[in-house]
Amino acid sequence: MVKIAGGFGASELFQFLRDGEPRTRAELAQLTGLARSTISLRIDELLEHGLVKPVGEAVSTGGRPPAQIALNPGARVVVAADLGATHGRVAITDLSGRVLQSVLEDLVIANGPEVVLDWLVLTINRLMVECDRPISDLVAVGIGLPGPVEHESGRPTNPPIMPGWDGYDVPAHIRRTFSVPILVDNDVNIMALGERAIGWPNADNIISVKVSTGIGSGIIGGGVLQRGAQGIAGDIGHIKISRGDGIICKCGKEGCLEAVAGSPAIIADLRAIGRDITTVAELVALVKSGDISAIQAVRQAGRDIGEVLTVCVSIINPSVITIGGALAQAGEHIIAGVREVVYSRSAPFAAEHLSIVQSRAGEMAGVAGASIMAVEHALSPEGIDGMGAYSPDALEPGIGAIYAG
Amino acid sequence: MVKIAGGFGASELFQFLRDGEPRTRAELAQLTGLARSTISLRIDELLEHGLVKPVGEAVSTGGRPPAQIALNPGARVVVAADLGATHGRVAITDLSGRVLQSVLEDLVIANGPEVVLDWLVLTINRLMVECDRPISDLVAVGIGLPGPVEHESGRPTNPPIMPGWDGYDVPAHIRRTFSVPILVDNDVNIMALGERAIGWPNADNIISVKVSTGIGSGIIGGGVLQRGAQGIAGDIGHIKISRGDGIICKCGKEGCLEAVAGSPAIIADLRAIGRDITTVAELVALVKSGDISAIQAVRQAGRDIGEVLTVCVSIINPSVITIGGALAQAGEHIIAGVREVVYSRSAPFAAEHLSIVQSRAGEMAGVAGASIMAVEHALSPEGIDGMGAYSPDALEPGIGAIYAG
DNA sequence: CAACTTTTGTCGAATATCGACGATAGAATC
DNA sequence: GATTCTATCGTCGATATTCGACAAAAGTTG
Repeated sequence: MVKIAGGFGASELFQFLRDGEPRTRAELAQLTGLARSTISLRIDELLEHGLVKPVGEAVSTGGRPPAQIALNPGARVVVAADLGATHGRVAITDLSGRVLQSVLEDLVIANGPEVVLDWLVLTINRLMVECDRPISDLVAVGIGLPGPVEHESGRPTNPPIMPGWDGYDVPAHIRRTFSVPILVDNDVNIMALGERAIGWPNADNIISVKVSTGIGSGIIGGGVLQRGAQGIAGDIGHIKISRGDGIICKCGKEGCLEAVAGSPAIIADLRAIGRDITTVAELVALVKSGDISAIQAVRQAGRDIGEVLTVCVSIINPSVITIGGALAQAGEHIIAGVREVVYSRSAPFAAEHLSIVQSRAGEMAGVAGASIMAVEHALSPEGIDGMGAYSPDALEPGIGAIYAG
Repeated sequence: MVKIAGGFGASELFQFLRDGEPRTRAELAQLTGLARSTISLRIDELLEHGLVKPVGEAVSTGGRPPAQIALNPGARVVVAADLGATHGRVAITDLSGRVLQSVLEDLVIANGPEVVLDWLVLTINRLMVECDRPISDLVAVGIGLPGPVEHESGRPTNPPIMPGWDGYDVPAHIRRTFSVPILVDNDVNIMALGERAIGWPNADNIISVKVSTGIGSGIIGGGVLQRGAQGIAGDIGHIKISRGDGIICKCGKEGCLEAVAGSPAIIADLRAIGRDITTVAELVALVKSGDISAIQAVRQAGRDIGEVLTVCVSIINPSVITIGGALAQAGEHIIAGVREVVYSRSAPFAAEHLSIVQSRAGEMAGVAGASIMAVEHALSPEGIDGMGAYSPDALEPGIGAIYAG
C-alpha cells in the first residue's frame, strides 16, 4: 500500500525547508496552517535527525528574537556522477549541492556497464572514505550518461556511443552495493538541471546546449525537465541545417547540425587549411591564441547552432539559453555566433526577454545537476521517510539509510 | 493564510474520483491509506453535495456486493468558450466534458474585449437558461483566445489579431457577472488539451497543430501544457522554411511557414492558375471535389509543415502529433504530406513510436479543451472547497457556488 | 433455507492537533 | 543599569479527528 494521505508528518514540514532558506517556527506555522505548537514538535523531530539545524536568530521586532531553523546540508550526502565517453567525474556533495570531494578520471564508456559501474562503485567508496563519511550518510546516487536513458527505469535505450549498455539496469548494479535510490539520466539533461540550479534558479524555461564532439541540449519547460516520449527530447544534434547540404552525418542522414558544427567538422576544416590540430583541447587553444581562421570557424559553428536554436526559441519560448561543453570554453565566439542569428531571426517579443549566455556551471554543470537530481529525490517525502525520519532506530550508528528503492 | 496542510477532507478524497472511474469504499481506503470508516464519512459528505453518486454494485466475490461510487458529472457545469478571429463557439458542459448546450456564432474579435466579452456573458446566460440550469450550478469558465495569453493573469499579451485586447483583464470582466474562477489560454493550447482528452488520454507528449489562416501548435510535454516564458511556446507559424525564400510574411520576416503554407498563400497560388476561390471553406470544397492542383497544393503545404514538425520531433520527442484546423478538414492530403517528410527525415527511433494523425476532436477540440481546463481547476482541492464542500450552507437552494476567485 | 462471506454504519478508544499559559530572552524605557 | 514591555518557546489539558472492532445488512453458496 502506498501511503498517500495521512497526517502532516515531519517529512511534509521538511518540504518547506528544502530551499535552504532559514525560517522561524512562526513563519512555518503561517506557511503550513498548523499551530505553532505542532510545528515545534515536528521541528524537534527533524532536529533529532540532524536534517535541520538552528542558524542563529532573526532580528527581534521588539520581543524575544525568533530562532531560525534551516536545512542542515551537511547531514547527509549524495553521489553525483557525470560519465562521458572518455572521462568520468564523480563527486560527493552535501544536500545543498556543495562538492565535498570529487575526481575526474579517464574512462572508456565503451568498455561496457560492468566495468564502468564497478569502477564507479569503487570510486564512490574511495571518495566516501576520503571525506570521512560513513556509507550510512549516503542517501542517493545521481548518474548522468552520454546517451538516451529511460529515466523511470534507469536503463539506457539505443545509445549510439555506449556499446553493451542498451537496456542495462544501471540502478540495480549500483544498488548491489549501495541500497539507496539511484537516479539516472542523460548527460545533457542533468547539465540543464545544473545550469538552472547554479545560474538561473528562477527560470522555468531553459535550453542548455552542450557543444563538443556531439551537440545536444537539455530542455526545462514549465519548470520540469522535458524528456519526451522516449527520453530523447532536446536532441538537436541531428536537425538538418541549411549549410549542411552534401555533408553526411555519422547517423546516416545529410546535413545534421552535429556533422557541420561539431568539433570534428571544425577540426577537419582547419586541418584542410594547414592547422595541425586533432583534439577539441587543441582547437580551443588555437582559438584562444587568436588564430583568425579558427575564430571564424567557431563563430560560424555558433551561427549554425543559432539556426537550430532560433527554431527552438519559437517552439519552447525559453527565457534562457546556456551554451556549454568543451567547445564553449573557447571564449565568447560561439555565443556571438549564436546571438547573431537568434536575435536577428526570432520574433521580437520572444527575443526581447531571452538571455543567451555562456554556461555558468562550466565543467561542473553535470555533477551539479546529478547532485540536484539525487537530492531532489532524497528530500522528497518518500525519500525522507526512507531515511528513517520516522523510525528512531535509524539514528543508531551504522544503520542509517536503508531504502528499498 | 493559504491552507496547505491540514486534515484529509472531502476534497482530497474527491481527487481520487476525478477520473470518473467508479470505485468502492474499500478501494478508496486502499488508495488513500485511510480507514474504511473514515472513507465512509467523507463519501457521505460528497454524496450530500451531489458531487459523487452511487453507480450500482460491483461483482460480489462471495459476500455482500460493494457499492460503487463515482463522480457525478451532472452535479455542476462549466462554460467552455473557443473564440476565434471570426467565430465563437460557446458550450455548457458537465464535469465530464459532455456538451449540454452549445452555439457557434459569427464574432469579430477585433471589435475589442468589451463588446466580445459582453456578448459572451449574454450567451452564457442564454445557454444556462436553455439547458435549465441555475447560475449557481456554474463552477468555472474556460476561455480560448486567438493569441498569446498570460495564463496566470488571464490577460492577452501582444496579440497580433486582437486590437484593443493587449493586457485586458479578461477574468475580471467575466467575473463581474459570474463569481467563479475564469481560466483563459491560447486557442491552440486549449485545442491541445482537447485533443489529448478526447483522443490520447495516456499520451504525455503531444503536439497539436492547427492549420488554417494561421498555423500554430499547442505542446503538451511531460504531461503538462507548455506555455513557455511568455506564453508563446508552440508558435511554429513563423519558423523559416526552405521553400520560403523571397516570400514576405505579415510579421515582416521572410519565409515563414505560415506565409507559405497558410490558407491565404494556398488560395493565392490556386487563384493564380485560374481557380476562383477566396475562402478556406471553398478551398476545402475544391480539394474534396478532387481538383488535382488543389490537392497538390495542400499536400505541399503538408510537406512544408512537416519540415517544421521534423524539427519539433527532435526537440520535443512526442508520441503523437495531431493535425487540426479548418484546412485539416480537407481529408488526408495534408497529413500525407506531413508524414512523407517527418517519417523520412526524423531519427528512426523517434519516428518509430510516433503517430501522426488527423484531429479526433475536430471542430470541438477547442471547447473540449476549454472545458477540461475549467473542470481541472474546479475539481482541484481549492475549487472544491470554493464550491462550499465544507460549508453546509452552500446546500441551501439559490446560494450555491460563491467563489472569491 | 441455513451457513458463509463481505460490506457497511456505529461507537468507544487511541491519536494527533490546537489553544492557552507560564517561562524565557532580548529590546525599549526611564 | 534596573525595570517594563514585547514576542517567542515549550508544556499541558482540551478538543477534534481518525482508527479498529463489532454487529447489522445484503448476497452467495451448498
